Amino acid sequence: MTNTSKTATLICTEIERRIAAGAYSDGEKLSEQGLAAEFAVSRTPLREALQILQGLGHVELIPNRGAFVRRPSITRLVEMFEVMAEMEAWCVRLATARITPAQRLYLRQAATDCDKALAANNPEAYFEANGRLHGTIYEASGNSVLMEETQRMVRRLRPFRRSQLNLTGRLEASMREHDEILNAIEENEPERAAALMRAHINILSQSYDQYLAQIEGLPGHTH
Amino acid sequence: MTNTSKTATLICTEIERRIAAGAYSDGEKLSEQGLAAEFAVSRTPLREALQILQGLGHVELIPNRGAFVRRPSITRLVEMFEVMAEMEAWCVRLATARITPAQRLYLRQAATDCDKALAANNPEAYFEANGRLHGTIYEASGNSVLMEETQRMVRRLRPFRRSQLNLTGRLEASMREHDEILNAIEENEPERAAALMRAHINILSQSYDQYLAQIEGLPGHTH
DNA sequence: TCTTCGCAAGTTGTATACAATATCACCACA
DNA sequence: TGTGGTGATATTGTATACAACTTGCGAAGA
Repeated sequence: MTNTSKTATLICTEIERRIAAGAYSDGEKLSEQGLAAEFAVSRTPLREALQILQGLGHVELIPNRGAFVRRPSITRLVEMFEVMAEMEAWCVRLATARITPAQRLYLRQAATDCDKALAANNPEAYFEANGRLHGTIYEASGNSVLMEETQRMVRRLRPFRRSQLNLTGRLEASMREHDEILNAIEENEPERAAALMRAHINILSQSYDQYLAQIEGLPGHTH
Repeated sequence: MTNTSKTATLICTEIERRIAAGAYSDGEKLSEQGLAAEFAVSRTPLREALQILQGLGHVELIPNRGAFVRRPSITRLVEMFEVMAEMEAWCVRLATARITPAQRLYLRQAATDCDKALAANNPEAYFEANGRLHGTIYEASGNSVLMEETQRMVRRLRPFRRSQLNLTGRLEASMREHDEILNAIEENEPERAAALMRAHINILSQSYDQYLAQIEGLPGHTH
């Protein structure tokens, strides 16, 4: 994904944004010609973007028929969060046993940066540091395949995550959870770390309730 | 993947086969022009195949540079099996609680078909029935996202699975394991079912030792 | 001799033209 | 009235032409 051509990535992100925003109804057909004209590119890079979107599960490509949006239902989004929570829990369970001293430092640094960003009321910096913290845990799991799959899951959910979700309330609680997870890692308690992480992600998913309800109410949504 | 154009899928499968067979060394560059000529197609469908391969993690596409094969090391293949084993275990744990009577019947039917195929010494039929059995478990997990991700993992490992691995010895043991897993499901013991499944996949992975050693010995492999 | 700049060849990225396939309206016919 | 077939139209799939970029060689200069 990070290695894909610039144009296709941009188009892909924009279509993702639209799907998450509810601009398309579930099952709606995406016209190659129409989108190509809209983005002022030829069909070649547009088709590339559609293939990426298929890989992320956001559209379905049917041969000789075209691309059809797959807008996730509430059920499906919950399932995605469920899978991600379990993968993150698994990462941290392994990481607790395998983490290196250097990675321990990275983790604490990332946690500190989260803290600073929160104090500075800088959501962008917070999400960067938050991503770094979680990413370090994936890496510390010592299983690169698990790491990549977890990152892929994060990537899939990205368009559905609200960047501005209640900055004061939830983020502070989230930070305390980070600290507890890091403590569990340092105290070498893999099961506790995993349970805390699972709860951390699941609580996170609940913050999307409002959004989920909104998406469900949009027209054309069937499941 | 199943929804991709015929041509690209064929090319993709052939390149996968070659990577698994060790025809390319790790990091080797794949020439679009060369491969297009070889498969007697234009660069357009060939690039589509390369994008699919990137999605499966078998090549890395670097913008303006080209496609580079990512032949998995022993370590990486073990990691892939580890992830798959855990996902399958997770599926069966959920399936034990959620399976429907109809799915129970499908499972037993698939197990019977495995049995028949083994008796008839028909490996192709065995692998079909085996896939059906595992697929039904994914589906019975009740989490479609988990199901899709697990299937994707199976798909990724496919080119590295030997279709003919000792037909008499291992397959019979594999079948007994199937029966034990199905029993655990019907006796409503999710943890036992999960443990059995994890062992089932991990033992399976050990059958590839010979192959893994072979791949590792090939030239150009670095990690 | 080593470094750096610039040009040329080759490769990838994109646009466009053409071929193959699906869609849909219309008509013949029971 | 309903059903099945047929052709026009539109859309997708593929080939090809062109643009943009990378790479590697070689010359100029320190």
